Amino acid sequence: MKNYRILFMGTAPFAVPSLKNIVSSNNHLVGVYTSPAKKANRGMKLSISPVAEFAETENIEISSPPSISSSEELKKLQEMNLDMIIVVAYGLILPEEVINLPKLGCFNVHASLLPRWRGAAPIQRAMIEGDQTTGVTIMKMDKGLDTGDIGLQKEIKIEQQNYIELEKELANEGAELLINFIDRLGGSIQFAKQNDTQACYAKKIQKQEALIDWTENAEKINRRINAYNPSPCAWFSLNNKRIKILKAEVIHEKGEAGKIMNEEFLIGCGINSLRPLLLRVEGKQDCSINDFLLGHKIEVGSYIQ
RNA sequence: CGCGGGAUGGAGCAGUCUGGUAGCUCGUCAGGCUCAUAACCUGAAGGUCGUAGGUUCAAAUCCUACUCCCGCAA
Repeated sequence: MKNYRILFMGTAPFAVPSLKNIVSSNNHLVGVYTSPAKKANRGMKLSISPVAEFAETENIEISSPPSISSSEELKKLQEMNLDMIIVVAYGLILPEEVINLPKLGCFNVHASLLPRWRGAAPIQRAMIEGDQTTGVTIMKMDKGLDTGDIGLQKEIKIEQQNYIELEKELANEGAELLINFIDRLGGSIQFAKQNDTQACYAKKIQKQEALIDWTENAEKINRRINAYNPSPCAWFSLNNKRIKILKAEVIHEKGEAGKIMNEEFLIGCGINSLRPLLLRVEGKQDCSINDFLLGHKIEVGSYIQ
């Protein structure tokens, strides 16, 4: 068993299992870096990152510099005498000085099978494009964006999961793989260069794209519904109300894009049709299609937008 | 103090502006019709109208405070 001096950098929920595993390993966790608390959400209350939340319960020291490229921050990092930095969904780009600072380097847990889906939203993009599988990758960071050499990789099947479920699965697998990686580093771990010709980029999810485009293939709309749940959630508007679709099913029936085909609320798409199963009307709680239809009159034959 | 919507039998909604018997579509239960049914007919049970105050002869409805949920925005 090795005993490395590790600094952890992470922010999103995806990072929490990895941190958890490091905490319960034999390694020495020097500290945790996470994005600063910011005013967010309804009421603009100050909220801290999921990583910070977990670190607090474990009484781990947290540092939240708005930037890590200042000479002050660099000095602090130097004084930590680090073997490695583990970066998981941190949100800040590490400058080259930091990447080269730890003795063994900086390692990143990324939620895709690199070189596919480099970048910000790898899980959602894999879901939306209909990939059969995705996975997690542990890589040695270099100055590029998710371009580092691959240490370990594990494949996960994409089936009917929504984003939260798939993220959780990937986060847990990633955390396990990370510990495995740290244990075997300097031994059986072989690094492999990424094949840049196979690379593609997962651009950040924009709120705008969550508005359903009914001219798309129903299959793809359904994948978007799963990928955008729980945030920002695929939606359309009806009677000036925003209605989010949390779950739906594809029905293999031809329909006109955006047309309400029957009283079961089957909606026509570019190819085939879609039937919402779980909805959330603006201002209301989630509600199943059956409950929704009891209280809402829908006009068969009318068009959504 | 970012802006806005909501809370009404088990479910989804209307009623609130303009105060005056608690309503609709379902569900549940009982009975009927039927070879039979998730269909149809008849009947019944089930609500302190989010909480706490206030105004009034009278409050789901008007006023005040609070709790929980949601949409936008960041």
